[in-house]
Amino acid sequence: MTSRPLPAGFYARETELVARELLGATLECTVRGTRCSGRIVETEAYTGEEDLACHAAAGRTARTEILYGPPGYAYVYFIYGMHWCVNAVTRRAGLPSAVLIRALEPLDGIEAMRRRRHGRRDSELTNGPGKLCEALGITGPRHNGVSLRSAGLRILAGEPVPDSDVAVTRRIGISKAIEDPLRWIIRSSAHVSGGKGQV
DNA sequence: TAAAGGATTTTCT
DNA sequence: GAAAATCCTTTAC
Repeated sequence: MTSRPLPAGFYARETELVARELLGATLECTVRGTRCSGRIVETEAYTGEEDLACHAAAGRTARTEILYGPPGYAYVYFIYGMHWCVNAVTRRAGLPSAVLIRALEPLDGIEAMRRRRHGRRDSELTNGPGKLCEALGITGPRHNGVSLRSAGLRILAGEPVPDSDVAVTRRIGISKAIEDPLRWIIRSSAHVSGGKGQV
């Protein structure tokens, strides 16, 4: 299947819609000549300053600057002292929002993914936001603020995923400090991952 | 199979 | 100084 990077305009829409339509697209990362890719099967929308679970709830800081930038760029952040997570920035500059890529189905470069993931089972290569970054070699120093249409990190158009293959889940309780932390997680029902949401 | 706790560092209060 | 958009191992049932 020939596919092209999604156009910048794809990301310049409501975050929830972008999260839904990223399902089925291909995330592709090339590091030092090694290309790895996977089909996006789980995403999560972070909708702006009013979304208390979104990093932008803290306002405009050095860390969140990318979120305030134009759509179609990668926001890669470090969490829990050891994991990277990758987002696609959405809407327009000045409206800080993004879609977290939560899980992939490995497509190309599986051998490299196995090496980076230290021989874990294939089903555990990319079934989590931190895991997929490790498998594909995505890190903040390399990829934060990079255009998702660049050579190193791209998101390619894929076959649309029908509603019948998608589950929307609400996740509760990211933090005790958040009063009403409702999150929408959209995932392909064909993919069984470790998520804890309720359908 | 589920629940609990540790790892480890950046970020903001 | 505490919490964090997580992952992994250990322990319990």
